[in-house]
Amino acid sequence: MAQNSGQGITIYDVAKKANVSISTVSRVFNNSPLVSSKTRKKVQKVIDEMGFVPSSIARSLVSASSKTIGLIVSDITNPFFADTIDGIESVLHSEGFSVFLCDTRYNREREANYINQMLEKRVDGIIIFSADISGIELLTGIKNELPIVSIQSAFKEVDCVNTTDEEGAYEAVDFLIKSGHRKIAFLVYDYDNSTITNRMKGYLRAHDDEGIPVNDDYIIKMKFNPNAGYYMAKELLESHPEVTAIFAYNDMIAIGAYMAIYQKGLKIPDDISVVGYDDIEMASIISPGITTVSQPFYEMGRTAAELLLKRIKEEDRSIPQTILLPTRLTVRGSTRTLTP
Amino acid sequence: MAQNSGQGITIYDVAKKANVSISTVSRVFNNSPLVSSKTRKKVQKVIDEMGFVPSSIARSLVSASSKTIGLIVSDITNPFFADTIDGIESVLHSEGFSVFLCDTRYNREREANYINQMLEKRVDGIIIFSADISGIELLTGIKNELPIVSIQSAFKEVDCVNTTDEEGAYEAVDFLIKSGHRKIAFLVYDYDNSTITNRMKGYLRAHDDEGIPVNDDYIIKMKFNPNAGYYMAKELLESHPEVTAIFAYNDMIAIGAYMAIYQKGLKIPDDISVVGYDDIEMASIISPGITTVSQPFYEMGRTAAELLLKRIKEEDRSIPQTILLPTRLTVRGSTRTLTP
DNA sequence: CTCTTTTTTGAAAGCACTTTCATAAAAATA
DNA sequence: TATTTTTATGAAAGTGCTTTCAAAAAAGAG
Repeated sequence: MAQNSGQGITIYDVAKKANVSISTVSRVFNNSPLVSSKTRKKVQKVIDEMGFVPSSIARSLVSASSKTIGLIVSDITNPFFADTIDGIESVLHSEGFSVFLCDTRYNREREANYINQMLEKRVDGIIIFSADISGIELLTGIKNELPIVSIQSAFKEVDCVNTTDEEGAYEAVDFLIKSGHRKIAFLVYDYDNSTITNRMKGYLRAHDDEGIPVNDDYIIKMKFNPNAGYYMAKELLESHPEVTAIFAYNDMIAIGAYMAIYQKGLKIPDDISVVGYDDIEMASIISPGITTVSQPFYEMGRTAAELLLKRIKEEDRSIPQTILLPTRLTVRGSTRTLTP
Repeated sequence: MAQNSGQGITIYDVAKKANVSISTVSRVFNNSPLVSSKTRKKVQKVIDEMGFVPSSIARSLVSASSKTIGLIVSDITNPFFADTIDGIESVLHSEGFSVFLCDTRYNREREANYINQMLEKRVDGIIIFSADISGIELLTGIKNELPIVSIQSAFKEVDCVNTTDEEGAYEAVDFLIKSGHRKIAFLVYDYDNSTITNRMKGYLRAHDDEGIPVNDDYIIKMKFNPNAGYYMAKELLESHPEVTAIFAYNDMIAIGAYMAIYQKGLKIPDDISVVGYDDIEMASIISPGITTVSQPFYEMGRTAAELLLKRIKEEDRSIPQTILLPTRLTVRGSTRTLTP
């Protein structure tokens, strides 16, 4: 028989051809030890010949587990997203789970709709990445029924995997201060979430600890857009050319700042130092490499998936926990020591 | 009763509570006209009260259709990907289909694994976006069983949705030539697929038609990496400073070129003109805006989804067709007319 | 107020599997 | 060789729904 997609071929067809019962066929592709090796070989041969692929739909129905988890993100094209999903999948896959991926594009209607789809698909759990409040609100109603893990947002209602945002920002700004910088700008999205709040705290505390006053004019905010960094840096360079260093909320902003700085004819780090956050791939590729706070994206994914799996398997519904993963300052060519 | 996730509640529970048969419950949430409005109201009330969500698993099993299509992409973080998936979903969603999204990250093992998952999940069809050969090879074996549509790659075995790559490149380069440019570089990935081949053809033919000899040194190739544009432009500016215009294979490369040009202290378009391809969001945001070949990404998604749905519904297994979508040159600030 | 016709409802079979429980076959023991 | 124990196999029930078909209820016709 020619190999085909296996669509339409059932366990009955295989059983009939192999001259065994469907129970035996089921046991074969489930690797049950309750089959003699002789029978196993015979059945496997028929399975291969017919190109039989067991229907996960039927399997899910009887096992009452879809072996699928839902993954909700607000923007798939986020550069670090891929690493995190890699981490999530590496864990899930080894346990035979697959991922139903949903990109809400910051759209509430889509989000609600996706969550409904997940419910219908009977996902075994949900991971939400960089959720804003609405996501959690929507999910809160179903919380006690379905394990949920949130990455990079602090909600006490569900398990969270976060990084040490305040410390990361503190370390970055402290590094600049210790390098002699005193006029340090902070370029950040004009948005309200725990990540932004925490990095802001780090920026302020670093100044505080070193006894350096913060100039509010150096904190530039702009609503999220893909080139916000460019605009914020442009504004800053025009209004406050005395600034010697920029701390960007993330690497995308830092890259935007590069553009503005170069366009103005200035050099990095000679004229101005730049520090980013995230350590996306581009940060090491670009020239000069961005000094940045490295986040363990892959690890975040792994940790979230492991946490979720634990909840799913152990039916553990105890109080939500938060896991904090450390960041690390990676120094590259975009910063220099200021000798007065 | 408190609202909950609906997990665990079955059609039987609803039927019992509403004092009707399960057939009636089924009819209610399937919007069948075979229910009196009185009964419908009564049942719907119970459904809402109990928070019942019908299991798509059970529904798929009996309807022999998962109402799901698989979407295979090689890199989720591709900026234009989001628009295309938007287009795909806009069509699919209105027909009640959902999308099982797979990012192969250019990894064959993952790809094979995902395809197997799709087979198990009994997807009703597959859309592959920017596939390389291996994808098609893997799918060819199952082709006659499962509708497949490929976006942005030419394969005669399956339905394709492509854009006029050669014409797009031709138009872009012709525009530069007509603007007085003679020394036009082409920055492109060192990779072999139909898109690259076609844009190269357009670049060459534009020169040909205008009687301008092509200088092979102006064609810079580099293996794919996120900042290839920067490196290629840097190399070009050093070895061939006489070049007056750059035609970039895509906008990401163009943006990389911007960086190299700025870093060198040159101005766009005063010292050098830049043309991109794709018209990603960043192209209009960046300064100066990139003159680029706009691709109808949303339309590509819509078209592919419609084609697939047609195949699925009509059981139409006639010979594969290719749909060509037009591109359009969008002129922005990155190019200027050269007056000799 | 009957008898048809139409509308609404429910019983039951089926979808492709897993799993339990009973039984048959094989192996081990007496 | 007979008996017990172990291992391998199959029959059947169950998973949550859809859909067909028959029956009951309602509506319309005479």
